[in-house]
Amino acid sequence: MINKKIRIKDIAQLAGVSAGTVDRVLHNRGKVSEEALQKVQDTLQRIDYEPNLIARTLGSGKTYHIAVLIPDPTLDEYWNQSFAGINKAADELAHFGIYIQHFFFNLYDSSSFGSIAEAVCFAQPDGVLIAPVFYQEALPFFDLFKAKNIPCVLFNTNIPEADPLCFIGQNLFDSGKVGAELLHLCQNGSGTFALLHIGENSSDSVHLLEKEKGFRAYFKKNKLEDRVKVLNLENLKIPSEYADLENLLLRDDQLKGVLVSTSKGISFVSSILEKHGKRGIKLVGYDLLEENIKFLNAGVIDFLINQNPRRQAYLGINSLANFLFLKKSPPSLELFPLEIITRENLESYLKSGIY
Amino acid sequence: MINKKIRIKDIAQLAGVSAGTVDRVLHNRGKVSEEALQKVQDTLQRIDYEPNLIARTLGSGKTYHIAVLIPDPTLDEYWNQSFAGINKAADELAHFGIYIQHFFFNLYDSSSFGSIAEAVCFAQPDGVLIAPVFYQEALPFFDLFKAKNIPCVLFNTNIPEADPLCFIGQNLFDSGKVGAELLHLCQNGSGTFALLHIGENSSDSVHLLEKEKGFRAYFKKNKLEDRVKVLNLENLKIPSEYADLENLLLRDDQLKGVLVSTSKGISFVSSILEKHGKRGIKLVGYDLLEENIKFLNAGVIDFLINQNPRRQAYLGINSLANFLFLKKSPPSLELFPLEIITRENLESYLKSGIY
DNA sequence: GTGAAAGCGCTAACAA
DNA sequence: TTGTTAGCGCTTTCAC
Repeated sequence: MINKKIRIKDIAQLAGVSAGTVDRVLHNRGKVSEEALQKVQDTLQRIDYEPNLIARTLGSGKTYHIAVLIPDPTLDEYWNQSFAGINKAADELAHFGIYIQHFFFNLYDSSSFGSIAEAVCFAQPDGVLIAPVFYQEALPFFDLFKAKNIPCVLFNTNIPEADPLCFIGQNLFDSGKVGAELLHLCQNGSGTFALLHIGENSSDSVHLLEKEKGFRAYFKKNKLEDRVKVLNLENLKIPSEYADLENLLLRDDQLKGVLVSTSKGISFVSSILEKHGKRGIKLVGYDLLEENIKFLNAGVIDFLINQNPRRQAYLGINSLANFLFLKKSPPSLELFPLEIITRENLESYLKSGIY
Repeated sequence: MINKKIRIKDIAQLAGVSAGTVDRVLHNRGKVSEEALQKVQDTLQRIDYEPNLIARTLGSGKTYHIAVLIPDPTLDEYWNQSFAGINKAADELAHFGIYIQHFFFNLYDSSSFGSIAEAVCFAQPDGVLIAPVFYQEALPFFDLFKAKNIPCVLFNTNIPEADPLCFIGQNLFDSGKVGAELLHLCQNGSGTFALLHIGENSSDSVHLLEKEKGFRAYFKKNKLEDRVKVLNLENLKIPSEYADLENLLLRDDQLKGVLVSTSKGISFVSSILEKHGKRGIKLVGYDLLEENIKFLNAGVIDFLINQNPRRQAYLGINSLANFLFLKKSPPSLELFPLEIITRENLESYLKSGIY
C-alpha cells in the first residue's frame, strides 16, 4: 500500500501517449491507432491500474436510472417490506447518480402486469429490477429488455428462461425441506405431517410445487414418505374445502404437524386451531406478516420461514447499481439464507436495522 | 427530483459571499465575520443543501485510518470469519480513502491484549473497531481512546462502561432464551434440560451468565424452572468434571435437552453422545465452527445459534466509515438477529455470499 | 487518430 | 476576514 495509486496520467506517460488516448483504450471507444492501442495495452499489462471511481463519477456527470417493477406495496404487506429495501438502497445510491423509478402492478390482477411493464420499456431505464410473480405475463418482456440491452435482475420469483443478470431469492425446494425438518424435529414419535397449499392453485405455481417437492424429499430421505399428506385448498370460501381443512385439523388424531406453503394461508389454519383450542399440532408457515406474527406470539404457530423480502430487494438494487456503475457482474444466483423465526428470536429480526 | 442539485457556488451567490466563505461556514472552520455567517446560515436554512460527497472526497485528498483490534484470526476459526467481514468492508471502502490496519492479540493469552492495544494507540487511527473479549484488560484503553477523541465501535462483546460509538452484537439473554425454546419445542413431554458452560469459567464471564439468565427465564416463564440444570465444566481435562459430564449425558434418563453456552464446548458433548450411540437428547449450541457443522450434519447436534461474526465485523467497519466520512452516527446498539441453523438450512447460510 | 484543455463540485492554500 | 485559485482523477469536447 506504500506505492501511490496509478493514475491515467501515469499510464499515458509510461505508454508515451496522451491521457485521452488511454481513456479511449480503457473504454474501447475506438479511434485509436493499432500502434497506440498496443502501447497502452502493454503498459496496462505491466502495471496494476485501478480506476478511481470517485473521480470517474464526478468527471462524467453520468446518471443511471433503474426501474423497479413490483406489486403495489400499498396493497400488500409483504411487498411493502420489499419496497422498504428498495428505498433504503435508493437513498444510499443517490450520491452516485443512481436514481430509481417505481412501477407497480396489481398483485391481485395479473392482467395489470402487461401495461405497467410496457411503461417500463417506454421509460428506457438503464437497468430493471423485477419481481416476476406472473410467469405467463412476464415472459414476453424479457426478450424486449434483452433487445434493448437493458440488464434485468429478478428477485423473489425466478424465471430461468428470462436469462437475467442475476436472480435473488431462496431455494424453494430447500425451504420445503426446512419446513419438513422443523415439523419432524418437534415430533419424534408416530403421526402424520401435512403440507397445505392454501389460496393458490399449486399446479399453476412452480413456487408451491418446489416447496412440495422439498417437503416430500425430506420425509423420503428419512423413510417417512408414507406419513405425508398434501392438500390443495385453492379457495377456502368453498364450503367443501373449508370442511376438508376442519376435518384434517380437528378430527385427524394422527396429524402431528402442518406446513402451509403460502404466507397468507397459515392464518386460516391458525384461527381454526385457536378457536377450537386444539393443541399438539406443530405449525410452520412463511414470512413475517402481521397476522402470522400474532399467531406466532400466541403460541399457535411454532416456526416461520422468513424470505427477508427487504434484504432481497435491497440487494437487487445494489447488484444492478454495481453492474452499471462498476461493471461488476453479480453472481448469477444469490440464494438467501432460509431464516427460521420463532417466538423467542422474532424480536431480534423485527428490531434489526440491518439490510 | 426536477430541480438540479444545489452547489456551494449557488449558496455563495444566494448569500452574496464567496464559495470559500460558505465552505468555512459549512465546516465551521472559523475565520468568518458575524455578518457573513448570518447570511450563509440564513440561505442554508431556506434551501436544502446536500453536499456532493463524491466531489468532497475527491477534493480533499483526505484519507481515514481505521484500526481493528481483534483476536488473531489465524488462530481461531470464529475470528477468521470476523476477519473475512473486515476484509470485505476494507475492499469496498478503499475507493473512498478509508484504510484498515490490523492489530491482533492472542485469544488464548489475555496478557497479550495490552501491548497490542498500546500499539493501536500509538498508530493514532481515526477510528477503532474492537472485539473486547478481555473485559479487565480492555477497560483502561477506552479512556485513552476517548482522551484522544478516537471513536470506538465494539462488536461481539459489549462493555457498556466503554461508552462506545456503537455496539454490534447479539442480545445474549435472548439468545439463551432461544436455546431454551428450541429444546422445549422439541421435547413437549416430561424431562429435564441442562445448560452447560464448558471450557470457560462462567462466573468470570458476563457473556455466559447472560445466556444462563435467558435460559432460566424461558423455563421460568413456562413454569418449568424445576426442570433446569446448570453445570459448570471449566476444564474437561479434569477427570471428575469429565465424569460429571458423562454421567449426565449417559446415565441421566430424565435429560431431554442440552444447551452448551460456549461455541467450542458442544463438540465434546457431541462426541460423547456419538461414541455411545445415545439418542433422544436434543442438542443446541453456538456458531458455525467446522466441528459443530460436522456434528450438525451427522444429526448429533439439532440446532446451532449463529452469531454471524462476518456480518458483525463488516457492519462494524461500515459504521465507523459512515461516521468518519459522512458524520453519520450509527444507532448506539445494533443487535443482530439470532439466527437458527439446522441441518437443512445450513447450506443456505454457508453458501450465501451476502454480508 | 490524437492531444490539449475545460470542467464535474468541493477543498485548502494563498493572496489581498 | 475575505475572495480567488489551483488542484483531486477522470471524462469529453474540440481543434488539429
